[in-house]
Formats: sequence, C-alpha cells, structure tokens
Amino acid sequence: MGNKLREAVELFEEVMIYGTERVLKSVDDPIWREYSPEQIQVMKIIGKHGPISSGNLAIMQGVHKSAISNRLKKLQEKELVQAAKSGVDQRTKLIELTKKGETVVHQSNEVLYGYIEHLLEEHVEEGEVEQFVKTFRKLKEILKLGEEDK
Amino acid sequence: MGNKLREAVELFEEVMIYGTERVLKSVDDPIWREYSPEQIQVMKIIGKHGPISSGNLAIMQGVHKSAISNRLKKLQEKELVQAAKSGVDQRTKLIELTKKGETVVHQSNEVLYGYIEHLLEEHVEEGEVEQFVKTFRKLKEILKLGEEDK
DNA sequence: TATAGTTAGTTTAGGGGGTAAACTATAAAA
DNA sequence: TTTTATAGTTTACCCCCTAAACTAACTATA
Repeated sequence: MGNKLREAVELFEEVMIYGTERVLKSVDDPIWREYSPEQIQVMKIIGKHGPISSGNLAIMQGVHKSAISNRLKKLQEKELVQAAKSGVDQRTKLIELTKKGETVVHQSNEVLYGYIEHLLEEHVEEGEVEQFVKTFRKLKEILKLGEEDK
Repeated sequence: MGNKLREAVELFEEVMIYGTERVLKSVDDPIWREYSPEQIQVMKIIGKHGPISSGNLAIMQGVHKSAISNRLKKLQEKELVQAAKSGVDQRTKLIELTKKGETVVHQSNEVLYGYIEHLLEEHVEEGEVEQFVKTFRKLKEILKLGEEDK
C-alpha cells in the first residue's frame, strides 16, 4: 500500500497544485485579462445562486468579508453587479448580476469550457473518459465540494 | 461521447480549479503562514535543480523576471537563499538554498504530504489507489508537466 | 578597438489579492 | 430604553504580478 499511496500523493501535488496553475495561465483570452479569476468566480456564484448577501459570498469564496466588500465595489464600478432591493434586514444588501455581468459570466464559461474540452478531447481516448469521470467524482467527494451553499 | 465529455469538463473545472484552492486553504500550518506558496515553490525548484539563475526561475515559475527578482530579494532577507559564486557570465548570479532554506523546504514537504496522504488514506479504498494513480499519470501527461526544465 | 546592440537583473509605478481592526448603521435582546 | 450583536465599509499593511525604465556586462561589427 505504502508505495502506491506515496506515488498518488506525489501525483496529486504535481497535478492538482502545479498543474492547475498551468492550465489557468494557458487560457489566453481577453476576458481573462480584463477580469481577475476571483472576480469571475464571484460573478459565477452570484449567477448560480441569485441575489445573495455579501456575507454569504465571503463564506462561499472562503475569504474575509472585507475582501468581498472590495471586490464588489470594483465590480459595481464596472457595472457587472448591482444591489437588489434589500430584504427585511436593512443592513444586508443583496447583490445580483447586471445584464453585462451575465454576459461576462457566459463568455468566461465558453472560453474555459472550450479550452478544457479541447484539452481532453485531444488527449483522452473514448474509453478513458469514463475512467476520468469516475476518479473526478471521487475527488469531488473527497474535497467535499458542493457543500459550500450554507 | 458528448455527454460524458461534458461531464468530464465540468468535473475538471470543479475539482481542479476550485478544489485545489480549497485543499491549499485547508492546510493549516505555521510554515504556511510564514512563507507564501510562491516563496515555497521557488525554494522547492531551487532545491531540486541546484544553483540556478534568476532568469531560469522566472521561466519555470511562469512569471515575469521582475517578480522573481522581488521574490528572491525577500528570501535573501530571510536568509533562505543566497547567491552562489557566479559562473562565466558576470551578469547572472546563481541562486542556491541556505541551510535554513533547506529546512523550510523539508518541513513544508512534510506538512503538505502528510495532509494529502491523510486525505487519500481516509477516503480512498485500497483498490482505488491504482485507479487514481492511473488517471493522474494521464493528467500529468496531458498538462505536459515535467517538461519545464529547459 | 570603438561603437552599437543584446541580455541578465533590479527598480519603480500601478493594479490585483488577502487579513485584521476600527468604525457605522441596523437589529435584537435584556 | 439601554446594551449587545451583526452586516458591511474603511484603512493600514502585506504579497503577487506586469510593464517599462535603467544599470551592468557580454557580443558583434564596422
């Protein structure tokens, strides 16, 4: 067991940590230049979730609330997000995407998906896809992804 | 093919991009607090490669030379790296780890490996390890990792 | 050899990212 | 009401990154 596990750990580090960086840097598109990954990510979250508070965004992105505050300020200046009419609590303001924001999210998805799809399609055989999906599902489970929402 | 590939792409994004972030944030160790991931990474490269020029480091880390210049300056102040006696070309200065630097790299490896090992050991069955290794090897190949050295 | 061009690294300016702590405003509890 | 808690914003300070200007050293060429 030990040796195989050791190899798995090393591969995990190489691929997940350094490999991911490389993938992100290889995606070369104007939209990637204009908005930071964090900005895109927060917009994606808002898009999926619908109007959401600043505090929730901080939790979901795993950063300090002041970081989100700053991020949203920049996005508002660029007119990508806006405050929806607040709910019961006057302190919280719900954030939502503007039309422009939706467009940017959509474009960004196209670019990233296109890139990854191209990558996989070119290098992974028909029969291997199943294997990939299986391993990644497991990984997703291990990393407890998808539990971020509340 | 289409659907499976689509799922693979989505999983790839979720796991690789957002999952990796999460893993890195979960590693909670003083050494992670004291030195940035970029600083640790560059020290690892120097450790593996041996005395190396600033320019080569920039290429290997995939950043601008000025970023490396700055990084090395900070590491020198912390006495983690030092300039070895330069080679033929008086403009290039070869960088190497100090004893302290070696220690930090070693500690950092222990922490990260320990964390990942724990993660895999706890969630992955004996028989699944083989599967993991296989998929990751393929991924490493796809991402063309390990070709960075010249 | 003297001049011109190239290359390795450093500096500086400016824009991201992040945290902690202080501060404002609103809500909830005593 | 008075006090305590909570949502967000600001401010101060740090790291990361790039581009462009600049120094020093090496190379080529007239």
